[in-house]
Amino acid sequence: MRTTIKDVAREAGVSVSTVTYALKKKGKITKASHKRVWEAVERLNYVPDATARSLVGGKTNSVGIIMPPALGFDFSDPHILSMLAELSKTLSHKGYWMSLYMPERMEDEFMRQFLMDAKIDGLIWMVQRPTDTMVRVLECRNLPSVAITYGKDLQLNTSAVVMDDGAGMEKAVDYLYSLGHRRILYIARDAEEMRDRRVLAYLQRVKDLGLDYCQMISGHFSEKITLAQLSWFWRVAQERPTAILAGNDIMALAAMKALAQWGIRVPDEVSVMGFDDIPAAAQAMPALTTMAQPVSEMINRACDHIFEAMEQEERTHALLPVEAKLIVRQSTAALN
Amino acid sequence: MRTTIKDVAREAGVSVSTVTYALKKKGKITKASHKRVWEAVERLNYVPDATARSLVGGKTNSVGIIMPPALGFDFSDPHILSMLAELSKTLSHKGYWMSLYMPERMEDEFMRQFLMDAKIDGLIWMVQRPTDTMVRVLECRNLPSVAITYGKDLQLNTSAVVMDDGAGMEKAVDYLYSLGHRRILYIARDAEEMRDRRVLAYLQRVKDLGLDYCQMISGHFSEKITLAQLSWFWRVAQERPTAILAGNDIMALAAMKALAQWGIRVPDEVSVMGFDDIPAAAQAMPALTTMAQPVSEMINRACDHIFEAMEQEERTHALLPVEAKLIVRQSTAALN
DNA sequence: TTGTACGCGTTATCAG
DNA sequence: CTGATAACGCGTACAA
Repeated sequence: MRTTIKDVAREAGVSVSTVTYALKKKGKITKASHKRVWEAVERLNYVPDATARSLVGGKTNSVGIIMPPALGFDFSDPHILSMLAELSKTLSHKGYWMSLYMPERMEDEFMRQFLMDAKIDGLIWMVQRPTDTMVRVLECRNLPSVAITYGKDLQLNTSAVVMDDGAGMEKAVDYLYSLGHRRILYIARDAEEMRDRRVLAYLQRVKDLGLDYCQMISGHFSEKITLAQLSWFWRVAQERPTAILAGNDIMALAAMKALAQWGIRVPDEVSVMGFDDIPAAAQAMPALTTMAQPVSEMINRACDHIFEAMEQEERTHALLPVEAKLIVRQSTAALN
Repeated sequence: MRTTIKDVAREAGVSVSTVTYALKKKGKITKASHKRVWEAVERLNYVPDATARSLVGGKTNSVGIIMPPALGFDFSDPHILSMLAELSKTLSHKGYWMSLYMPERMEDEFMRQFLMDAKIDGLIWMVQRPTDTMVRVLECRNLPSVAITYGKDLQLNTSAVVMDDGAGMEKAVDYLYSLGHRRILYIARDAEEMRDRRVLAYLQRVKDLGLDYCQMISGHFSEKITLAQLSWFWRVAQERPTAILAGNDIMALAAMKALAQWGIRVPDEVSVMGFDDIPAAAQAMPALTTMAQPVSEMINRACDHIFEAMEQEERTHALLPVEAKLIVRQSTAALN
């Protein structure tokens, strides 16, 4: 049996409400009562029950995070861990704890239980698109939520911080174009190329700019495969590119490594550019030009929105766009 | 105002207990009542309040995880993320959620609030050594806890899964010795070498084996620094090692890279061995021999212990040792 | 089979 | 200043 506030009251010879006042330092009580209460608390090792406080207070002081394995992020990306750390920090600074759920799959059944059972005041989704079923549970509980997503679709069923990586990739193409590059090889992330907004943006932009060189290989998120594919391409290609643009930094770095092995100088002979701005990008030799995901900004906007929403009774759906930022480093240069 | 069980009862024209029975499928109620209840639930979008259920049930169905930045692990280690994923999975399979707290610093004040306020039934620490202050809070709440730690110290104030990485490093030295190596260079993780159990184990074991070659450089957890330090060592060393043993895989892989650049063949000319068994170790060329941290085992033992402890009223302190496992791959060979 | 009433541990309101 | 007492929403004996 845990010691309750009643035990403390009895021990201190006062009433429960006096104990509450003494602990919360609200109301005015005599020094004597105050002291006796605190002594009793010490003696009995009293710690208030969090669940009971939540029940009466009407809030749990925690925020749920749903982060499934199939993100838009690479799962091996060290970003994710620092995102979690940053989330934890931001939340706890506002007095909230983090209830993290990493479902094994994306199916509704996996998440419904969590959404129903979790003692949370709000939710941050890292899922591509919250399903209507899930959103309904939140509505029943009147819980605010915000998704951190990619793309540019209007999310109608929830608030969302949305990074338009398609637009980011277009910026990347434009940047290389502005350096004079007209033959840009694209390294796609995986086999589902035609559903990858980054790929689509490359294709679109290359077309818009009227370039007739439009070549693509698939790196499958992997350094090894990128290496193999690139060396195959280099052998068979009729015209070699003057710039390589990769769907993420991992593959861009792999490409740089391959070029280095072949004695091709970056950026003098070939420019290389990535996407994400992982830590390794800045440390590479030469340092990798890339499009940075504004991770901190995304998290902060999501948290701010949730903080605000949790204060209000009515739910509104906000769209919070953020942009990928061009980070110019040493791996790209003007074509001479 | 949220819809409560009373609303459902009124809507269905039955009493609250009938509603509970219908929802929990316990007790026996008529088909008719059952149906009416469920219809009311649907109509009103009723979701039971998690906090209230916790209060009456006496359990929160969640487990706290404290994972501070200064772990024994590398923070950039992708292991950590998969550990979290595995924790989430294991916990949710048993019907528990994960309350993750990543305090910015290790000080008590940072964690006390969490320990007091978190709605959890048990706690898993990733901290090196829970402080007495913290343990006291847990005792007041009568919460079971288990720490996941390194070293071989008996933890007296809490249960602990403990991996003796010192013993693991001794095994590593022994293995290289058994291959005939007598000159083993050690790459330490950071400047605080003399407090690093892995380093100490190397020194001790080398001494025990009566080897007079005992050389060490400091890689500071970093590929770049390892490279620099190693190339410096290679130039100035009077006697070069026949084997390199690193305090973690990152640095071992960096060493392999350096050797490759210098045209030194691994393992024919020099054996290289790491510690941790990060994913990249298996993918390296040649694949890296290393001591694996039995991460899954550590997590499973911690979870099992917590699951068991949460069932019982009395708290006991168990010591759950696990061993690092030798993973022989291609980067080590017998000295010829 | 169903309804009533109490308890879970707190906080908040309102007398005293 | 302090003490009863009513919520908070649900589960569950116990009674009907």
